[in-house]
Amino acid sequence: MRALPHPATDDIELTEVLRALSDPVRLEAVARLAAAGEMTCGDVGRNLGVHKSTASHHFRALREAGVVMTKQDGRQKLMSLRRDDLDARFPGLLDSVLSAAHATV
Amino acid sequence: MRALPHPATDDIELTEVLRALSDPVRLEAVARLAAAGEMTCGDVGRNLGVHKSTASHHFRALREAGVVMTKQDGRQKLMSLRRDDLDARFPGLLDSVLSAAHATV
DNA sequence: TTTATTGTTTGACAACGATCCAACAGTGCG
DNA sequence: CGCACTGTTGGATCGTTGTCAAACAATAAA
Repeated sequence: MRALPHPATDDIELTEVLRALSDPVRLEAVARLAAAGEMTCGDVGRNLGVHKSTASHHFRALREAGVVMTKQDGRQKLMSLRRDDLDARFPGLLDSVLSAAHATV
Repeated sequence: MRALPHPATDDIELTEVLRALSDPVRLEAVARLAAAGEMTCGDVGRNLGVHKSTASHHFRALREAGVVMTKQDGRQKLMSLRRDDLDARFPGLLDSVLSAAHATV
């Protein structure tokens, strides 16, 4: 149950968040997370049609940017959106991105 | 007075907008554009401390993503934000990004 | 027409990123 | 303990990106 490095709320950088969300695979993953609440890494790999190592890489990018939280749960890991932290740091940003993502699908 | 390629409003892609805004130089340029209304390419180069060819490159990225409009004005070019187009396509997105950019400065 | 100004293009270079595969590591189950 | 499952890490590859410098193009002014 090693502690994974999540940036503190105040350390979340806007450009890194935008960058993390600017990849289609990651944006889709975030949209699904927003709808589903929590997902495993493998779920994303299967649903988005990428190799599990690619999914792992994307989740690291999202985690390091401060977009998602990772919680160990038995032998798998559950990813969840850091909604409150993002809302606190950048009010309205996540919502507008998510609704924009819905609009384009 | 050659017509520069600007994507139609409906063709603006969310991931490309986010990607365009995820570079610190471009985000700063957009924030200044939002405040100043219009700027020349050279203004940005001088204000942001990058070579003019770099500024030109960044403006192309912003233009191709649909974030800015370029208008020829004599021997210089005026860049302006496509606020209305962006608001129409992704409501609230630009505002939340801009206020987030202000918050972090 | 010559000169000065303003951007663009091209080349070069270093850094990064997305992807897959293969090997590894941690965890729970029998 | 050994096996199955889940995710991470490292290597390899291929493309993209940010940057500058230098050459070029377009335009206005003298």
